[in-house]
Amino acid sequence: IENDTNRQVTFSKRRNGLFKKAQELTVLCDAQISIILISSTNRLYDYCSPSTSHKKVYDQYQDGRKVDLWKKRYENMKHQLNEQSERSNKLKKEIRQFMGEELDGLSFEQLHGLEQKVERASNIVRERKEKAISTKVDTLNKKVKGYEKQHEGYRQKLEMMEVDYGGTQYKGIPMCGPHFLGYNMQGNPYHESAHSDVTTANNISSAYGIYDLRLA
Amino acid sequence: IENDTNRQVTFSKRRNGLFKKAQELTVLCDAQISIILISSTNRLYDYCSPSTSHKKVYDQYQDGRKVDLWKKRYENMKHQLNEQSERSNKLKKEIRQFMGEELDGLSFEQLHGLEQKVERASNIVRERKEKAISTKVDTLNKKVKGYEKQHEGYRQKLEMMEVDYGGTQYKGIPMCGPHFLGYNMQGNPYHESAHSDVTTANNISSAYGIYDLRLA
DNA sequence: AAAGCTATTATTAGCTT
DNA sequence: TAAGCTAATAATAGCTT
Repeated sequence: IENDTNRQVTFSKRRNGLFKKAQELTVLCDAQISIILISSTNRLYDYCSPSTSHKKVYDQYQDGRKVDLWKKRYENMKHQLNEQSERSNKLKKEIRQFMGEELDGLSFEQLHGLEQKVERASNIVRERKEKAISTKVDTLNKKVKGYEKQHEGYRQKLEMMEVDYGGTQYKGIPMCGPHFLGYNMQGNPYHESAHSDVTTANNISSAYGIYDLRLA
Repeated sequence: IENDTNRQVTFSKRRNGLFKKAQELTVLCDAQISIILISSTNRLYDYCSPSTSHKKVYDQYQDGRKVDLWKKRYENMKHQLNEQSERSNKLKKEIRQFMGEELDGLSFEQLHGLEQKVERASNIVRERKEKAISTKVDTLNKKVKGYEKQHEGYRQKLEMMEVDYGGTQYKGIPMCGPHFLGYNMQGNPYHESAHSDVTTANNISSAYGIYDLRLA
């Protein structure tokens, strides 16, 4: 409550006095003391009995008073972390089982259920893939046809120019033949092979492979 | 360092003195003080400046001194928890994609890879299930044959008794006919249907269904 | 046990260096 | 800014109630 610098001096002196008193209390009465002091200029000072630490004192205080500074929250979070970890492991196991690993513990019913689930998933994914490639090929088809039309236009123009001016070297641009890549990809393009055996997947993939389409 | 009860009195007096000094310091110099005091008999006492709280003071102390009482560990754990949570979500998404959901963001290559993975898993699980049922049926077969043999033995004995003593009412026990359930289940029992279309799974399940085997 | 008293000692605000 | 000094004040150990 005094002015300017005097307060700082008083603070210093009284702080030392406080710490001295604390030390006396520690020695005389075998007490544990933790003092933390923040000045008006936000400087930090602290005293702690030599036999202990701030943390120990605070932990004991938290335990004794049932108040929560950090400890409870910390332990609660630790608990949550363990739970999360367990859930994660369960998910991982589920994935591994889905991929055909760790099937030893499963009952027949469980195996059967898993089989149906995987089979269903397999169908969905295959359909999706086929739809994707069908769309892609269709788009490419349209593009190619567009170019062919354009090229045909150019060729006709050039022919006309040949007629008009006679004797140029132009013999037409290279063509891939009409309707290259032109067979119908609408709908399921593997309609016939879809009724083959379980190696269908590999057959499809190699069938796609020869086109080397680099889609997506 | 004094004897018995006097120490307790001194402790009380000095404790009050300390808290008084702390309060004076708080008022005179606008400081924030947190004092925690543990007596030799483990009793707890504390003083805290009215404008603040133990927790606030300790947090500021932890920030300022870069020491860790609880805060750092707490925040570290929070970070870990978030990471775990993210990982969990990724796993969940992976599972959903495996089951044919949320496929919209996938490129063609990703779709293709997923398809092969699911297909592979499907094969593994199916094989596993078929092996399981094959083994089970085999075991049942042997049991049934064993019972048949036993029954045959009983029948013969009874016939002999009929011959020995003549005219009893016994006409033989009910039989299911020889080799009931006796067709060969060794190896893949679905060898023929395995080359059918994608509805194979349902066919298998209904094929099993009529036996209502209640395995596992 | 707890509160009051007092002689003794310690603390400290303001001043000086 | 920091240390030393001192008069004035506060704290307190031991005692009494």
